[in-house]
Amino acid sequence: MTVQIAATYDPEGFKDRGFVQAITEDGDAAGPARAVADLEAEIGSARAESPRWIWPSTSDLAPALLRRGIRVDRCHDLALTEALLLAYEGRCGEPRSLGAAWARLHGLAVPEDRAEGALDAPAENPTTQPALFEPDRSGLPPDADPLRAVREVYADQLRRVAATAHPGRFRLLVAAESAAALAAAEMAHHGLPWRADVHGGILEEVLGPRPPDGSPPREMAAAAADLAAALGVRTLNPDSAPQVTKAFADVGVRLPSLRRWELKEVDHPAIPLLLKYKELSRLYSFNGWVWRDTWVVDGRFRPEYTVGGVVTGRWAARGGGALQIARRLRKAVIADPGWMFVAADAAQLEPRILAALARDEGMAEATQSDDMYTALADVFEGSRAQAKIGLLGAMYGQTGGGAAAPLALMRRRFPKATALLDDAAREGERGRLVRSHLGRTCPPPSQRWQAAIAGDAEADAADDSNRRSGQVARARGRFTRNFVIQATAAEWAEVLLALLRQRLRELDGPELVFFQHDEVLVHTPGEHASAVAEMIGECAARAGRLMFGSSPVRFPMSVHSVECYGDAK
DNA sequence: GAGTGGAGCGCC
DNA sequence: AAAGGGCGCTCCACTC
Repeated sequence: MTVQIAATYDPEGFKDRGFVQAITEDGDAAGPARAVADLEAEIGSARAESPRWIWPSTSDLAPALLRRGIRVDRCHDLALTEALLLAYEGRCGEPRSLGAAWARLHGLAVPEDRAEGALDAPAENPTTQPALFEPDRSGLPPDADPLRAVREVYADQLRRVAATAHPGRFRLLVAAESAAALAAAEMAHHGLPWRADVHGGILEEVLGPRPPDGSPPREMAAAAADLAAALGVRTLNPDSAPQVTKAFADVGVRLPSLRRWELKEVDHPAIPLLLKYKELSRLYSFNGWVWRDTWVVDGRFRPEYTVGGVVTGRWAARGGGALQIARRLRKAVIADPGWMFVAADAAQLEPRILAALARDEGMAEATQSDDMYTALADVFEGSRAQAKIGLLGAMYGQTGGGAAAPLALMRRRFPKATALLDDAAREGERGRLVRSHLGRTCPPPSQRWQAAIAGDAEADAADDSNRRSGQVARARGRFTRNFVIQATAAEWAEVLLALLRQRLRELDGPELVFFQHDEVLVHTPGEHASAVAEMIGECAARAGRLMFGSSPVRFPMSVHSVECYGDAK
């Protein structure tokens, strides 16, 4: 049986001091409570028995452990679990810290969660010394018995998990989320290999040389000047929507908006120049030299990931826009000498998730193919593109225009899948909560929704009010419709990540360095690349079985072993 | 001048 | 082909 150990820093805040205690699988004390002078060392020394650590928050503990070379196998993250349970219970957004959970349990005043600060530069510079004294983050009052709080909250969480509709599934969710938190800390610790010189080369090629004074680079300035000339104005700030709109109006062109897809519809010689400027300006401001110098340190890009940071269970990332790395910059992601990347992404994850959730036989059949859309082209009048529109449109709640025909086909040919989505949308429109397969639960409707549904509480004309409340309700429906798919896809990916993280320990060297919703990047000594690739495929299949049992739905991974991430797709 | 909200983009 | 889900980030415009 797995040994379980409760562990927590000293809430009085003396760095490194802490408490540990063996606990039973029900959360009862199974050994003496011990105060330890160096909690991190204590955790490191227990490595051999591979315990499950029951602790307040992985994101508070794991970075410090990793800096000292300590990796743990598994944990139960009380804060992440509390957040999952609160959402399940319809109390999304209430404070989730150990202290908050403990206060709720005892009917005491619940402390707010400590706010996450903004991130302006890499947070974990390995060379900086940790502070000697850090404010406690558990939210426990100083006079509380921290181990007792851990035990009580853990036991309470086990009871609440058991009370869910599908306790086995929820346990898998808790395990995956906790493991994901460990993986996230490891990725932040390793960093994504990033060649600043290659990045600089891309910038120079596209933007021109870096101006010494931080002024706009040559190509960007030229695009702005060309645009102004084409519109017959002396100066123009292309970043100013009012200025651009007015300049076009003055030459007789009314722009519906400045969105790219709408601009592309407009026939005027200045439009391509504006689009060119927008493209260059995006690269410059988002991933330009300033970004590189801020975020790439010692050949690594180190963002900070927030597990469960998105309501659907996707990860969020703070700092550097880690989950929006422009494709063109992936050329700068180059493995260390002798190392490789194994890049794997789940092919068409969301429609496969839909097929499994809805137990739709027709769609399940199509998942046997590595390219579902091609497999379904026959259904959609021979068009792969139409198949994609039909499936994505159904999952996103698209209604109008060219999606109508493929959506109608979708409805006729895959009634079970369509019904599942329509049910989720209807629940949302009525203000009810929907859940993922494992039990992650969407937030309740916004105040705005409540107000809109209340309707005549507003002073507006009745017609206007009804129309608006209809819009708000449908928006909520689109959200819940998509939630069941996106949230289930996200948990499938977390299960995969948890499994892969464990499997990788069989090898010496491979490290998880990036994870983006349905895609994972392993940095590995070259000789292990093929073994890693094989593991990923096995873990994907096992993730499907853990989530959906004997479902026939396949979850193939597209796996590439490359030296440069830019070559992966 | 600091903070906020919207527009827009790019990632999934 | 039209414009539908989730984010983070940057810019501008606006407010105080």
